[in-house]
Amino acid sequence: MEKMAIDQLSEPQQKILSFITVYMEENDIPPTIREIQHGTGISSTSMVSYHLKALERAQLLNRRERRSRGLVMNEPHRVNPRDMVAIPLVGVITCGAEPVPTPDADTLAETENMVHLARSMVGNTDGLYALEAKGDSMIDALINDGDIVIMRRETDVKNGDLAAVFLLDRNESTLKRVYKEGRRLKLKPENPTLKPFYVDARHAQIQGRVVCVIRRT
Amino acid sequence: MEKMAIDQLSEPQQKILSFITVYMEENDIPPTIREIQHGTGISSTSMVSYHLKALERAQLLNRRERRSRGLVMNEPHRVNPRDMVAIPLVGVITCGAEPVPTPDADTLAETENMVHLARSMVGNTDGLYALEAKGDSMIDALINDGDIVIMRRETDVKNGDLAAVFLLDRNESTLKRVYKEGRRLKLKPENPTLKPFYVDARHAQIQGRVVCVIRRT
DNA sequence: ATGATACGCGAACAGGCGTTCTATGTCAAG
DNA sequence: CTTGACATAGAACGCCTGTTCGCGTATCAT
Repeated sequence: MEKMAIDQLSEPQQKILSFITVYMEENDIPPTIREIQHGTGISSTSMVSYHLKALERAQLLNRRERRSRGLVMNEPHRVNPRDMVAIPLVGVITCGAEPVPTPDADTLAETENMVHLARSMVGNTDGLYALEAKGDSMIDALINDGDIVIMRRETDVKNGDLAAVFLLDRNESTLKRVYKEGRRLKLKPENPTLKPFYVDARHAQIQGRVVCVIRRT
Repeated sequence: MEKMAIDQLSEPQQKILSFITVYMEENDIPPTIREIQHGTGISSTSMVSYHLKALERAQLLNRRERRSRGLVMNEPHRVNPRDMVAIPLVGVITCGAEPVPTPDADTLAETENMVHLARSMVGNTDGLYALEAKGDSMIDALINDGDIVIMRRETDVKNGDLAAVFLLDRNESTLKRVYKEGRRLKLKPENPTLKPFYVDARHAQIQGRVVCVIRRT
């Protein structure tokens, strides 16, 4: 016997399979044989064991011999949850108005809105936070109204990086392309209808750099 | 005793905690008390039990009484892996050259490169696949060279949707903004230097619609 | 000194748990 | 009808496993 489609499993085997699935969603750990027995109404542990062997032959699960709760469901594209990161969506950045706080560890923990991403998208998760972009001043940087911008908290940037900059004199944050020019920073809105402007580097504070942009359509 | 910072845990307690973490990464299920005992070099099960109680008081883990492998790590932002979807990255779409196959279920299963996303980003996962955009013909649609485009397999689109269109006469696929104009389709590259062109609707086949764009910077 | 508290060790208990063995029933192929 | 593959029950074996108990040791304020 090689492989077997799910729909040609016997009725108790299907019951076992779905019981295991439900059980693992509720408890995070696999059930014991006796829990399967009582959960499915099967009358003996030997029957459960018998059917489990069949399911194992059908490649639908693996077992670790003689280990309690040794069942392993065969879910091929199941992703390790550790590869997923939750990034707090801390606010809206209007690309040119209103302050957005640079979040610290405490506010991060309190944020309820989270953006979930694979770690592979963003690398190291330290200092990551998310903002929703408002306005179209960064349209040439391919950031549109409503886009989710993933930021990494950084205090310095390379020339030409997209960054959130806090302007001390205006008490507001803005998302711009940043160039260092001597003692001043050039902040360039990426929209042909808007002109770059310059601020004294001492009156501006780099809050974070754009590491990823996500747009739902 | 209320809550306790990790750094003021006793040394065996830290060892236990890290052992559990490593064990669960390797085995998916929590260890038994005796496995902790041997894995950490602690001399008795009662000591492990003792320290586990302390860790439980410190809110670092929960336990299900009298259940084998009843440990539950307290990981607040742990995401349910079912909320994560793996989308096959099936190829490159040059926004105007070379055919890209519309993937069927079989090829999806064989693809090795996956893009991982939260389900909340894309909704239903049916018919999703990912392409890497090449070229700058869609620059005004905020899709740049190297962006990851998440597509949903669809045979029809609304006017103005971004879609992958297969051109029968050229035997190639292209990513364009699509408008239906009677019997023909208007395919509009979103780049001011490129002009829209028209194809007979019978010679074009909608392959999928853009549902999400991801750009790493 | 003294008692309180935390920490440590080994052993034992009782039920949990996977496994296996025997007996029985079903049913289609030979 | 016989046979053999498959399915079902019940029970028992033996290790697994969480728990608890008795007995130590060290530290420290009283």
